[in-house]
Amino acid sequence: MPELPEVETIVRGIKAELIGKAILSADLFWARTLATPSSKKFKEQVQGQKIKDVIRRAKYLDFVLSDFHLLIHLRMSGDIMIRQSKTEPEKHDRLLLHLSNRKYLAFNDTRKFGRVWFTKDPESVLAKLGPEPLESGFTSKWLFENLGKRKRQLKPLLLDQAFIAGLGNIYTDECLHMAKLHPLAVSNDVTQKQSEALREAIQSVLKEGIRRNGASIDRVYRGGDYQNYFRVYDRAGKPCLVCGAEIQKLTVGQRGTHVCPKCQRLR
DNA sequence: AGGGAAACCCGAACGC
DNA sequence: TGCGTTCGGGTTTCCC
Repeated sequence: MPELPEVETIVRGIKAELIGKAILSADLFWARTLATPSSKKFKEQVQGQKIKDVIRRAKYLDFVLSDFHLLIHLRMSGDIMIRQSKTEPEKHDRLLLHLSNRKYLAFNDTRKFGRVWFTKDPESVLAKLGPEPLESGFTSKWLFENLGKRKRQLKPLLLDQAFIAGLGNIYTDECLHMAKLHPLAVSNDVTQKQSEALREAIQSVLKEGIRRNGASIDRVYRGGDYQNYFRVYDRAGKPCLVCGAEIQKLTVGQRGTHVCPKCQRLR
């Protein structure tokens, strides 16, 4: 569930408390959480590392340490929290980092899909990612040209992190609705004008998500309330807020997909 | 190259 | 009430 706005919200929430603190030790409760390196090597090398910065890249959290980067991908059910060191760990905690300020950072992940990388070269993990949709390089010109290079259904293409980095199932449905594009429309049929509408929709939906501190669904609560402002996601059978037609749910690329049949015509 | 399916997981929600 | 089944969500991998 955590998509770009949710990860951004998490980073903003924990950053100030972590910068400058040292990592005293690490507990790993489920070996496969650590994608790389080995658990032994990780525990040795993470000890004494200082947290220089916490940044978001796509849906990854990047803890910039003295000599390494600790990257966390939350996938669907992952969450990050900071607790007082006297507080007991919770069910589904996968990784704890004990800090020099009598607190610890917990990576909690019910469904065990989330992964952690500990590396000197973050690009070894992040290199495949496409552009950040909220950065200046993401223009309608870029979008139009790159949609034209591909011949793919729009929804799976927007979900492809190598194409654009950060959109997930919720925000993709919202973006396509706002841009009045059908999820099954083919990318190289999208006109210049529609590309501009899509760029605008992607940026405004993501910014709205961030402004509302993300969406709190799937029991991964972060205090955000964007779920109360969904236009199509999870609104099957309800009226479109633009035209009143009934929102439909279909499956596109194996993903639950919500569309307004009137606003989002297929060609 | 693109698309479908399966795999990874668990708990909630549903059906009986 | 208590069972068994289905579903969903992000990503990778495999197959056609």
